[in-house]
Amino acid sequence: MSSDATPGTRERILDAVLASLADGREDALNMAAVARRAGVSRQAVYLHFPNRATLGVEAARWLDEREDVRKWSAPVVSATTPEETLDAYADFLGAYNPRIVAVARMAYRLRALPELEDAWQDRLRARRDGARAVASRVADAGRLRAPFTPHTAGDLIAAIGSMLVWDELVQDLGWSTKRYVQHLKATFRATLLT
Amino acid sequence: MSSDATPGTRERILDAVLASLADGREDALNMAAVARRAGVSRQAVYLHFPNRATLGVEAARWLDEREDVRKWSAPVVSATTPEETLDAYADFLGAYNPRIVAVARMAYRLRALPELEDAWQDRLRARRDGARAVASRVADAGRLRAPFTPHTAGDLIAAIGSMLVWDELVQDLGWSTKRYVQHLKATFRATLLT
DNA sequence: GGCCGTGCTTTACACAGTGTAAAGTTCGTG
DNA sequence: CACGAACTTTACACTGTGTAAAGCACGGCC
Repeated sequence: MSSDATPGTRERILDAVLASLADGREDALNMAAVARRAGVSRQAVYLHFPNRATLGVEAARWLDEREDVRKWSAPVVSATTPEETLDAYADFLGAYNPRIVAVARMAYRLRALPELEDAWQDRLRARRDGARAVASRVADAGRLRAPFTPHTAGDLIAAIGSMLVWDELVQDLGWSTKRYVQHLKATFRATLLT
Repeated sequence: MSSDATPGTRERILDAVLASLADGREDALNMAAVARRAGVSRQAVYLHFPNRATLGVEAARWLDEREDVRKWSAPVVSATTPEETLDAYADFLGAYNPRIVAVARMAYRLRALPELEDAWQDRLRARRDGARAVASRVADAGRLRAPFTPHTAGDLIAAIGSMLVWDELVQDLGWSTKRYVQHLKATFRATLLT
């Protein structure tokens, strides 16, 4: 359907951006470097993306398609008890955050650009919706502690579980993924559950 | 001692950067714009700061001096019980984060530049030291819950209390400072205390 | 076979922003 | 008055973005 055998130029360019981001390269969004890495001319990049901001946005979308959140978040949906749900959500964050943190960092850096800001807000909104769904299931089981509502509890665990917190704990402070997930579970359970 | 009646050129430049950041201006670190706002020539800026990154770092330091963390964090130090200590820390975050978030955002955006990265790590380290001190006092009172150590608990509340989380909750989601502080208190108490 | 459009390349250019260089101005102080 | 420090003015090299236009290669279609 949507995938050809040989990737088109557009896909090659987006892959080049994501690969550079994954490598932590500073020139990940430098138009000339992207073109070089994708094996096309600099102008070819402009034929597909009118400017750098759009290229960044589309790269983020492309990553979403490639990574498929639903696959990773399936255990959260299929959990039954509030404890299981929160634990599964922490597991999800531990697995998914590393896969998208490079793009998140880029997005945060480019927030200046209005078009990118909108697109990035979309992705954060999707993330918060997931977190609020988690909180709602806790509330439905009658286990959500005061003073939280499903809404505020969702916002809070989305913020605590954000890529930027992950970045600080795992990247800057050297926490292992295991420790990150373990402490997140302890925090979620203690904070939200009666 | 350190303050003259009429601010020198250097101080005028740094104030111009901080004022622009506070206004949310995108050109807050544009050398020409800074010079214009400070009422000096562009070259005068280069006489005091060799490049943009250094200007950013020095602006962050200058803000620290102006804002005086110790003043704001005094109630944390003078608190007696673990509950009071954690509450005071949450109050501190609610009061202090808004004052420095613009600079924090800038720093995160400019992390690319190695010199700035080092300087920014210094500030984060200072912040974590404060958070670890808070956690140590809880531990000294024998109230720190498993699986936390003073070290990991400090890292965690520093990350949860970071400017970026504040940014997401208060700026993006419209939480009031009151709600932010209230939920932070609930989170800290529930998570860390036995 | 000739024609044409699509997608890409090549070359060139305008423009903004950073950082460097050097000569000129102003002013307080010995 | 002479000197030095701080700042201004002017000019320039360089990098990166985005625009423009001409040329090329190839596949489908009459």
